[in-house]
Amino acid sequence: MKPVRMREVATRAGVSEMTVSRALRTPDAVAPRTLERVQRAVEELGYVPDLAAGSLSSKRNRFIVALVPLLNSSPFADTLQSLSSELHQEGYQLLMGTTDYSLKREEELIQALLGHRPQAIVVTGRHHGAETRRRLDRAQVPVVEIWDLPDQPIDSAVGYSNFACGVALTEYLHARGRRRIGFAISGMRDDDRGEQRLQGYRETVQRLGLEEVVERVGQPPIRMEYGRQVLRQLQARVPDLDAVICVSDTLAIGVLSEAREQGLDLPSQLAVAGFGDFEVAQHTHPSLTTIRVSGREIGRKTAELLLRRLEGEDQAPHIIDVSFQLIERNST
Amino acid sequence: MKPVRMREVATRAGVSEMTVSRALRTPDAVAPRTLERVQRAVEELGYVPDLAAGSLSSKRNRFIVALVPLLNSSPFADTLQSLSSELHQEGYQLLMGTTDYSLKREEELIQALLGHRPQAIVVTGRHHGAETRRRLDRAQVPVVEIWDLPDQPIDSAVGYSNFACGVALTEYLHARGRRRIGFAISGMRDDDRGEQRLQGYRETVQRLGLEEVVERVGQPPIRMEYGRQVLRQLQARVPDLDAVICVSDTLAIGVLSEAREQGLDLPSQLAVAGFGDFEVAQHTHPSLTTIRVSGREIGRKTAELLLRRLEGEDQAPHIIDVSFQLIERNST
DNA sequence: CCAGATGATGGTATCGTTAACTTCTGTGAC
DNA sequence: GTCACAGAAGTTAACGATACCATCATCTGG
Repeated sequence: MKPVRMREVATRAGVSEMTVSRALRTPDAVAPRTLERVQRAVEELGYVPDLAAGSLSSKRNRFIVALVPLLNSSPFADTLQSLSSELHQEGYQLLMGTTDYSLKREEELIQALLGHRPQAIVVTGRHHGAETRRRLDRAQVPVVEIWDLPDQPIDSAVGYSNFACGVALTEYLHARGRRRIGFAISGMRDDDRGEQRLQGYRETVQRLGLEEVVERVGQPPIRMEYGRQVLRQLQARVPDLDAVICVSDTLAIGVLSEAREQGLDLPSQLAVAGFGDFEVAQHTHPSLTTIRVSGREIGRKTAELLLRRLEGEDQAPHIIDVSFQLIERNST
Repeated sequence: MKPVRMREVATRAGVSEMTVSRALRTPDAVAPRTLERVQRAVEELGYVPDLAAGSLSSKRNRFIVALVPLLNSSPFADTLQSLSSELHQEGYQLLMGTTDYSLKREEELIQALLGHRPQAIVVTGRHHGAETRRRLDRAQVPVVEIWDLPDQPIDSAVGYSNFACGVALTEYLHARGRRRIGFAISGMRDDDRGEQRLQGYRETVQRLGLEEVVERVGQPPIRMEYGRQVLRQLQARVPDLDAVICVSDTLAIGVLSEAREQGLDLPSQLAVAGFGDFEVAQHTHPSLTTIRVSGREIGRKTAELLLRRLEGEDQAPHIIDVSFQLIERNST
């Protein structure tokens, strides 16, 4: 069976290709009787227009590139899910890529994906290689940086301050009387958002006159497993540790496991805080104090921003702070 | 700044467009000196070939469609992550879509995505609408059904038997002396894989002469929250319930929460089993007995199968059983 | 009843690349 | 010295759609 092209539809409907094209894209511009004939032909032949050909001709496609560190990490997956479904509604297709927290890989991906001539590019984070920036500039396409708020955004951004999160948790624990607060984070420094939270913690303990205790473990993606080890590391350095801030809920869950195994009473002997408010955070034992950020919201706002931009209504760059929320539970 | 086309590169390198094309795709076919000139021109102009134009001309693109119920659910995200990265290595780009467990939505997505003329289509599950099957047939493209093993596969499949999982958990609990085993599952029947597990449970309790106790709650996507309610429902029906099989670890975590709150001693008073072996399953309290299936493995095998198929080495359909594993932990 | 406006349809060029063929160049064998 | 031939580069025509402009029929109003 031969592939069905517009020509076949046109022949069967007894009209020109141009009329078929119009019937499909601007049905109001063709006479009702003709429209019906075309639609029947399309139906009978099971014709699906070739989008590549269409966009080559119209110089406009409906691709949007989105790069995240990982797909299988709930916050980013939430973002992609909502971004993707919002954009789908307007006929856009997301081209996703995962960078594994590597700037080099991000650069390669952008290079490769530019071949599809996307109408917009969404990247995660505020740091990008020099070459990446050059390519993004040259692409002449809207760029949105998500999950953080860059000091010098390339264009638009949708995120929140990870630094402020670190400050908030540290101040909160201090206000609750904790004085020996440790920070647990991944061994590699590739996750800039995590490093920002750490930075917030650092400046705050300094300001409050507390000791800075940072322990690193494993490498991204972080596994719950690591939490067990990192708690022991922290305890080795500060025996009377009374609080741990974890760079993510994932790590915090491991810390809770270890603390339970050690027979520690939480939160009296040790307070634990995480980051992300993963679904499981309210079902741990004790339930986990954490910072809530809505990945879905980031995706939604990004989609909204892009659609406004691409439909030509609002060309200006925007910086959108989706903010965050400290969720107090029983672990602190 | 004008967009850079192959023409510009050709002019700058002092060669024809055809030579540029060759230099980029079959460098061995051009003289070393020429090759170098072209490469320099490409570099200086920052040229990136337009893939849409290329594939229109060559009648071959590198798109592969993949549909899953949800992106932000770890098993599927794992599959997509590995599928995507394996395929990327060979230059393929995944076009992802999420069906929300709706066959109607699956049909719409396939219709829309066929416009990109994908080289292969990956769908989740064994059930598809009649129209969907017709379209897939007509598309004349390899199809892989994943996360289950259809009785009548459209083409290839990579999965395991959800029915067998249900049987395995039920038999296991029975062997451990449990006699009043309940099953907790989502209220909507859209998740066919969950329904299959239930079916496995049903036939097994019948065979063993046990009472069948099924309670439904909420609708997909399942939230941990639901677990609390569903345990109460089960207890209302069978006061001396001694085991619960949950359709997913997500639900099981909620059940564990509720059980703990009721002061039940696990597993002596109640055994709980889940499905999926999510990372958190070994960090719950007590740790969760569950069925492990590797989403990553499904993605990997699917990629492997597709690449063999698309590179023309092996045209035959394959049914690959990635199997599953019962992970015994402290909750049973 | 006809000029001009309006609406519906068709013809042709084009989008940026590659396939298939043609042409050109230089080399080596006889 | 010539001829055959391989390797390198160029020419032309698609690929499947849309943009743009031309054409033709129909309608409207004076």
